[in-house]
Amino acid sequence: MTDQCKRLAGYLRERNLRLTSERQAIVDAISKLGGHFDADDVFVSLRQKRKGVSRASVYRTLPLLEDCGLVRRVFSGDRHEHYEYIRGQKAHEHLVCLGCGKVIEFASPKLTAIETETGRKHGFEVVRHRVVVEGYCKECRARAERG
Amino acid sequence: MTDQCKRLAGYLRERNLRLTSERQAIVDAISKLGGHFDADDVFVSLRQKRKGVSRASVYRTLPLLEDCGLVRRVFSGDRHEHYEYIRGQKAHEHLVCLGCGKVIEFASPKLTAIETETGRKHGFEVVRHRVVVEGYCKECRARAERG
DNA sequence: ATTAATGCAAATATTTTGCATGCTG
DNA sequence: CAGCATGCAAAATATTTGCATTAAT
Repeated sequence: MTDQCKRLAGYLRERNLRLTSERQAIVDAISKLGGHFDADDVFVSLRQKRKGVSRASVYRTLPLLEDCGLVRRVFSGDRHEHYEYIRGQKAHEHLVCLGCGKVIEFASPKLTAIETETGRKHGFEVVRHRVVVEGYCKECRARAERG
Repeated sequence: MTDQCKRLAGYLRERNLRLTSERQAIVDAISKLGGHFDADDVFVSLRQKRKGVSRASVYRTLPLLEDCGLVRRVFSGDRHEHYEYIRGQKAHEHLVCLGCGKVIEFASPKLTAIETETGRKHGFEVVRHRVVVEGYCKECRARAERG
């Protein structure tokens, strides 16, 4: 069993929930999808396997994975939810180009520190944060200037 | 004409778009709604007036208002878009309680500086940023501990 | 055995779009 | 008076839910 599935298994056991083959398949699919994905990406990538998983189960599972820290929800600049797989990497945020949609990740130790501190100041126990910086990338600005 | 409508008017004129009574009504409604709202709030608040505005027009107008800086999209973790009216106040971010949904705003001059600088580093012209810090508020944590 | 989880399909919810008509500039 | 914007209703998109059935513990 992969490490990710073990993590999910532990989470489920604590809550008397069940580690089904579907949930494991979803975790595996997500770890293969890598970076960013949405519910439909997961559904599609599983559909081609011998045993697909229904959309309903994908939607029902993602919140569990978020809860146990295997994925996190990222920017909703779009009209639907996006997630990203967490490989235990450092916290990072997203720079999104309003022109071409390109996404650049950047590390942000300072940001994290400020947010945690701010949370504490207001009596919050901070669980996570989401940051999106929107703007125009070099290429798009150049294109705009050329007309 | 209100200041907000003037702002919209200028934006529209530059682009050869038209300042309709519907667009003005939407701006006025939003400035009355104040803080946070979604498309439906705008639609409902206008429906009770002599001259309502269709949902389609509300949806078509909100992006314009975002573009000209009268509102900004905030994320709420919810499944639909939320906006907030901008009264020319300083940039501020949101602390959202995962337990009760409460939203607390906090100012963040340092955050803003870091983000602008980061954008520049990557060749981005930063237009705006959105930050949500999620966690559990004092009350919700107390409630959880009591059982 | 118990009861959580699944698949399916229908239901919701939200936003977008085509088209005929109205109104702004 | 050209053509952008509107309202309407239908379509598209995204997600949730009821229920009978399957399967994990």
